[in-house]
Amino acid sequence: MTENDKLTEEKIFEAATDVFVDKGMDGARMQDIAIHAGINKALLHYYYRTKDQLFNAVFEMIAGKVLKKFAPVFEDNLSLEEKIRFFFKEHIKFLQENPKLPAFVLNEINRNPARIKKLLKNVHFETLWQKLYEQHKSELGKYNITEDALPQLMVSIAALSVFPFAARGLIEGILDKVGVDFNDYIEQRKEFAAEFVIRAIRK
Amino acid sequence: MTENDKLTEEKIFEAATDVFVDKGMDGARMQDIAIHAGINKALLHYYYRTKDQLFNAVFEMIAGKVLKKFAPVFEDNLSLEEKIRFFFKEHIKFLQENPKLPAFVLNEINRNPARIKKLLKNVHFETLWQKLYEQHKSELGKYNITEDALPQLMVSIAALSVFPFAARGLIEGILDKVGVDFNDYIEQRKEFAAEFVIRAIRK
DNA sequence: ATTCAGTTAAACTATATAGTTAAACCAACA
DNA sequence: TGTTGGTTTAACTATATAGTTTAACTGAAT
Repeated sequence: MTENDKLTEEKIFEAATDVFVDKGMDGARMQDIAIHAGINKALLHYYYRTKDQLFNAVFEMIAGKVLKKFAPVFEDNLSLEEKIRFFFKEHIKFLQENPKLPAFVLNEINRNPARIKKLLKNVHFETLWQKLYEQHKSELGKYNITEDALPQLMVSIAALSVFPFAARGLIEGILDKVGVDFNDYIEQRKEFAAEFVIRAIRK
Repeated sequence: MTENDKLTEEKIFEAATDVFVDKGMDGARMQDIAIHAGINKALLHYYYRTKDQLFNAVFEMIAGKVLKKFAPVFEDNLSLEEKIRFFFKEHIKFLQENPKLPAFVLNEINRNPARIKKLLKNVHFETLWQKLYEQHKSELGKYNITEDALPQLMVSIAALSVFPFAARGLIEGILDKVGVDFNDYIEQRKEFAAEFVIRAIRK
């Protein structure tokens, strides 16, 4: 029973994830989620009393997953250039497997910016920043980055990786017209983005 | 009467623009639009029979406006480096004045990718691409771009400009925690992004 | 065998919303 | 002065949706 129980809860959670990611909070329907989970509405409400509750559970899981993917950047194991190459390779790979997450997360955050505060509460950026700066202090002389410009650099790196997925509808539309396949384009991007950034910061 | 007529239609259109951009198609309410326009629902439906009609009118106007802002890139008046500097300065300035447009446009396109096809139908990217390549053919030797990599470069440039606005909720949340003001950050970005790209493509 | 939790089906409530309608109002204008 | 079209008010219809309720069913545990 308890196992069955968990199975159902998981089924619901997965179905809800699919539907919310696809349609957004406003566009998603509880009935639709129930059908996707292979159950009925009554049981859905039996597990998650309200749509808000269910959405919050899903959103926190996904946003957490997405944000965690930036963690390796702050680990101290690689040189700056290696780190950049590693990041784009792994991060874009993650997005290839989960192409709809960026648009979903960004949209829901913009729709309700208060959500993000809860998620960032336990992240100490000052410390991370500092850590990153210390790690590469000796290398930084080689590069064209001041500590001051770190936020610009970080956002730029994120942008190069995430934007093609966040703007997928548009980009796919354009690539179609010039006969380029989106997946091929993304595959290429892993290396292009890495080299692009490395060139940009080199003195 | 006809003038008054136009005034009302404009009022409606502006109110609808505000509300749709803010809440998205799914989140917007006709009642809310009517109130914003200073009229009532009956009159709103008198001018635009359905929500879909009104939304399409608004969306096409905005998406057109947003896409048109990329046009200067294809004009033949500046060197490549000058163009890049000009683009970021002007494009980010436009986004400062219309900070919510990127998130709105990208989200609605992702929610309904068919929309974009209509907008791109009359744009001949092959020609534009070719044109751009011809314009800077003689310069290109200096830079690290093959014709093949142009789509990567263009998307990267767009990403660096647009992403901070598309992901504003998140980025503002992070910047807050490290004591940086979003507007200051954006102001800085005009130059940072331009130099970043120019360095990235230089041999 | 009884109990109990998970589950279903189906009807139900309550509410929000898109869109309609009809009657009246009013300013221009012919 | 009477007509007309933009406008309001307010009530209305129709529908979609979140969430509830109730009765019945099922399979496992005690």
